[in-house]
Amino acid sequence: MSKLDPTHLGILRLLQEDARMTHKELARRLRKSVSPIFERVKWLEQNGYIKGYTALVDLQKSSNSIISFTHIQMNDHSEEALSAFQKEVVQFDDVRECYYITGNFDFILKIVSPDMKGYNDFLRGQLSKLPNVGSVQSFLVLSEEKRDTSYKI
Amino acid sequence: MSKLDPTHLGILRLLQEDARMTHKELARRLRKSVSPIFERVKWLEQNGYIKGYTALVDLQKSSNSIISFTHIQMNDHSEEALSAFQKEVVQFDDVRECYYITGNFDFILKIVSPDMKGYNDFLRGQLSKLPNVGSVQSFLVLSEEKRDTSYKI
DNA sequence: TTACATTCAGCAAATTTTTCTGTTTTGGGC
DNA sequence: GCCCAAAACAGAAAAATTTGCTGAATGTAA
Repeated sequence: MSKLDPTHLGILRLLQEDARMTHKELARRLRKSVSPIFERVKWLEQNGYIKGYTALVDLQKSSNSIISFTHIQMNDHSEEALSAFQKEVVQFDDVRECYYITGNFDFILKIVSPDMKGYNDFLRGQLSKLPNVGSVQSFLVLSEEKRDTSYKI
Repeated sequence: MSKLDPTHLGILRLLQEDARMTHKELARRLRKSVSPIFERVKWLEQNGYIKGYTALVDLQKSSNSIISFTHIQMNDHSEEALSAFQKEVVQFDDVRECYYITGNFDFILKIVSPDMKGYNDFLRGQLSKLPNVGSVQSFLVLSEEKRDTSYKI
């Protein structure tokens, strides 16, 4: 697995904390010069360890969108049915995240819709149209208490 | 609400797509010169619209960590009990995200632990020690099918 | 030892960031 | 419609960073 040495891991950790940190600052903290840092960052990007960089926007301040964690139970658990569902559902714009999970449900979706009508349209116009969707349970987010997208690695 | 004009929104959209996009490129795409872009980005940061920048790391390639969506039902729904729980739970390192929600449960936590033992330790050593935690239901992530942290705004 | 590959530091050119200055635009009051 | 003040803007220039290159140091295999 790990072709990743401590410098690689350090870069990943630091760029998770602040994706706009300069190479010079990365170099200073990891006690290397700029060029190896530069090359390693490019390597991490090109080899898929870093999938992208994103700004974390305060959704509540910036829009009226609503968030729901929507849980799906399928009524057909064949590989074909699950794959077909995944393939379709991730293409919906309102679906920001999709996880296949253990337990009572099969999938957890994180849905962001412009408002309650938009969410309703998504549920009835898009989600429920997909084949083999059994029960759907919505947990609407009332407040986001913590959201740290970095991983400990 | 919205002190945000189309340029502000454009910046937020573009930086969500790529947090390392240069100010010059932002300016080109938004048909402005560099300086107003520069000032607006700083304004968005200082006024809390942008909460940070982060690199999206491929967790499966970079570590063996496991992810769980852990649902909490409290046995005391007083404001004091809920607030106390929130305040404590968000401080745990394994708790990456915490949402207060509608429905059968009160909170959804996104937990990232180094391995199953770490998750077990978290549940029994940390989470269950908090006051007024009623039932806990874990949904372990088997595969991440989509994860787009940007919001449509 | 020699040849080769890898990693790195240091340098320099190209590019970007950041500050500053002065102009243009916008909106409120008259 | 005109005027003024505040805000937003473009352009230029200095400071800082990015990016590519060169050669030294290190390790490895023959």
